[in-house]
Amino acid sequence: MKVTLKDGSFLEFDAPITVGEVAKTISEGLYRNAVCGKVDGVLVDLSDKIEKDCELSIITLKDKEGLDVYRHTCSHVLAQAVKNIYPTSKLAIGPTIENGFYYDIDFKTPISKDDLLKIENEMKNIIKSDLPIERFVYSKKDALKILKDFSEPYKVELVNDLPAGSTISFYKQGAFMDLCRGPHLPSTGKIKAFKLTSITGAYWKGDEKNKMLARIYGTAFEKKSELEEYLNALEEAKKRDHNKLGRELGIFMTEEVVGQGLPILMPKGAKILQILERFVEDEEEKRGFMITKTPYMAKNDLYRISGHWDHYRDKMFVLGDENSPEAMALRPMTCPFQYQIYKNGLKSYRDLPCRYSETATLFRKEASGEMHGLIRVRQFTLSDGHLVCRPDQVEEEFKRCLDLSYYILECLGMRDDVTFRFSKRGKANKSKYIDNDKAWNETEALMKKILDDLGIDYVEADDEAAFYGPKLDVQSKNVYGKEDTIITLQLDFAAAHSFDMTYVDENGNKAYPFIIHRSSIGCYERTLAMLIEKYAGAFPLWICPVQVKVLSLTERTADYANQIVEKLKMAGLRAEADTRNEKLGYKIREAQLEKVPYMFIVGDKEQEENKVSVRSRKEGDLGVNTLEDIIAKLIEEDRTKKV
RNA sequence: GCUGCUAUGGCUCAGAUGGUAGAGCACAUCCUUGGUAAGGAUGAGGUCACCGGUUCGAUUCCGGUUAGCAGCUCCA
Repeated sequence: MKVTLKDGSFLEFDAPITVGEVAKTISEGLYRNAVCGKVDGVLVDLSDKIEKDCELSIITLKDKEGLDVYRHTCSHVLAQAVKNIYPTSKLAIGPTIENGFYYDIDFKTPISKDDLLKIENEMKNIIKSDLPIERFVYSKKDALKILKDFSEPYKVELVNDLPAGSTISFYKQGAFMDLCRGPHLPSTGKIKAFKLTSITGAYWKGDEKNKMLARIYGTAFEKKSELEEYLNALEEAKKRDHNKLGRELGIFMTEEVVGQGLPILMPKGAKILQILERFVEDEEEKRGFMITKTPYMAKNDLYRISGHWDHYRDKMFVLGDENSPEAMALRPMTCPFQYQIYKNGLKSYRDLPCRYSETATLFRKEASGEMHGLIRVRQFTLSDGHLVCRPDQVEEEFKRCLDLSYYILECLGMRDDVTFRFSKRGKANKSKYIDNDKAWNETEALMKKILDDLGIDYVEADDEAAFYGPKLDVQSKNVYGKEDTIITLQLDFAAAHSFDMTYVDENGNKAYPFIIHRSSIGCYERTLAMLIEKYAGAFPLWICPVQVKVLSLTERTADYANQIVEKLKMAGLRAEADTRNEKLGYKIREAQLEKVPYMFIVGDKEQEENKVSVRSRKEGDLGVNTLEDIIAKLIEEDRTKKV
C-alpha cells in the first residue's frame, strides 16, 4: 500500500495503518502537532485507517483547515460544558466561522453574558480532563434513535433532512456525544487558548419564522499570545468604527427626536459628501452621462408599473392611505423616473445608449433592527444611474460602468479592498423574482460572459439578485469584518417591457432595449463609512473637509493667520484659522486629533518673512516655506488625488 | 422585525441594594503672549431618555415607548 505525501515522496505499508501512525513514521514532531489528515482531499481523523493507496497530507494548526478543526472541537467542548451545566438545554448547530466558532443552543431559561464565564470555566475543566475524542458511525435509523434517546429535537431534524441510506457519524468525548461530520482533534486536552466572546440570538436554520436560539460565539487559537493578539486587534478595530469615530470627528450625528436611520451630516461630513458628489458628477459627465433631477416621490401607479408596489411595498414610505388610488410613496430608487425621460420622445437606435445619472436621495423603510451608523439608513444618497442600450451595446456599456467604478475606487484608495459578487436568482425562492426563466437564464449567462471576459475574480451567490435581473456587487468589509455592498451594477431584462420603453431599430421596427442599473460610487453615506474606517478618519488630502489649519502663535499674528486662510481659499484649498489664545502645543494637539493633514504655524518670524512653518499630520515639522511653494504643492496633491 | 444588553451635564464615565447627583475633557471669564500633541485660576451647565405603575417618596424597582449597541433576519 502506497501513501503519497504532499512533497511527492511516498511511504509503503504492508497493513492498514492510521493517519496518526503515518504522521509518527514521518516524524515525532509532526505527530505531536498533527490535528487531522487529508486523504485524497478529504479531511479525516488521525485515528482514521488507511487501507489503500492514497495521497495524504498531515494537517497541523499551521494549516487553515487544521485551525478550523481545532475551533470546531472547541464548539463541541462548548456544547459539552453547556450540557453539563444546563442539562435541559437542546443543541442545534456548532460550526466554525472565520475567526472562531459558535454553537446555537435552545436554553430552557435565557442565559446572560455573565453565564459565559461559568461555561468557560466548565470548558477549561473538560480540556484539563483531556478526554479522548472518538468517532462512531451509525445508520440513519440508529442515529435517529440515539438522538431521540438524548432528547435532542434539533439534531433529529438535521438527521431527518439527510438522504436515506447515508451513514451518520457521531463524536464522543467522555459522556458527551454529538452528531458531527468531523474530523476532530484526538482529545480535548489539545485546546490551549480559547475565549467565549459573546452571546446573541439566531434563528434556527436561519429562518425568521423559526424559533430564536441563543448563539454563543467564541474564538480559539493555537497559542495564548495569538488569542491575546486577536482580541487586541478587535479592540483596535473598534476604535476605527465609523459609527464611533464619525461622531467624534463631527462628521455625523443622530438625534432621537429626528428618528432612527436618519443620520444628520454635520458640516464636515456634508463637506466630504459634497467633495465626493462633485467629483463623481464631473467624472460621469466626462464619460457621457447626462445628469437628471427627478422627483422624490410619485404616485403608486408608477411603482405598480416598475413592480416595486408588488415586490417592495413594505420597504417604501407610503404617504397617505396606501389603499387609496391617490397614495404617493417616497422613492426607494430612481429607475422609473429616469425611464420617463427616455420615454419622452421617440428614440432611434442611433440615440442609444442613453446614459442617465443622478445624485439621488432615496428612502427605504428598513426594519428597526437593521440600521447601523451610516452603513444602513432610511434616507441616503445614491449615485444612481441607468443606461438604456441596444443588445449589442450591453457588453461595452457594462465594461465602461465598471471602469468608472474602478477609477473611483482607485481615487479613494479602496481598489484593493473590495471583492466582487455575481448575484444570481435563487432557484428555491422564485416568488421573489420576476417570473421568466428564459430571460433569467439568458441574462445571467450574458453577465457571466462579461465578467469572465473581463477576468474579474468573483464569487457566485445564489438568491442575491435584484428582482429584475442579476447583479455584480462590489463588496467591502467594515471593521468588524461584516461585508456590505458598496457598488452594484445590474442587468435588467424586464423594465423596458413593463415600461414600454422602445426604440426604432435600423430596419424601422420597434425594439426593446436592455437596461443597466448602476452605481458609480455607491451610496455616499455608506462609502463615507468605509472611508472613515479605512483611514481611521485621516482621509487623503483631496477628501479632507479641512485641508489646512493655520495656527497663530500669538495674538500678534492672528490677522496674518486669517490673511493666509483667505489666500488658501482663493487658491481653492479648504482652510481655517485657529487664532485662539492658546499655547501652540495645544492647538497642534487639537488639529492633530481632528486629523487635519497640514498645519501652518505662523509666529512673528514667519510674518516678517512672509512665510509659514508647515507641519504635516503624518511627518511632523516640515520647516519654513513660502506660501506660493506650499500652495502649489498642496494643489498638486489635491489634483492628483494621491492616497 | 426577532434575541440580548444599554440610556446620568456637549463628550467619556463615576454613583447610591429608594430620600432629586459627581469627576475629567469640552464651554465661559480672567491671568499667561507662548515655537511643533494638553499653562493656571474661577465659573456656568443635569426634570439622571420619555410615559405610566408600585411607594410617604423613584434617577434608582416594575411595565411600556423611543433611541443606541451586538448578533440574527432582511438589504432593489
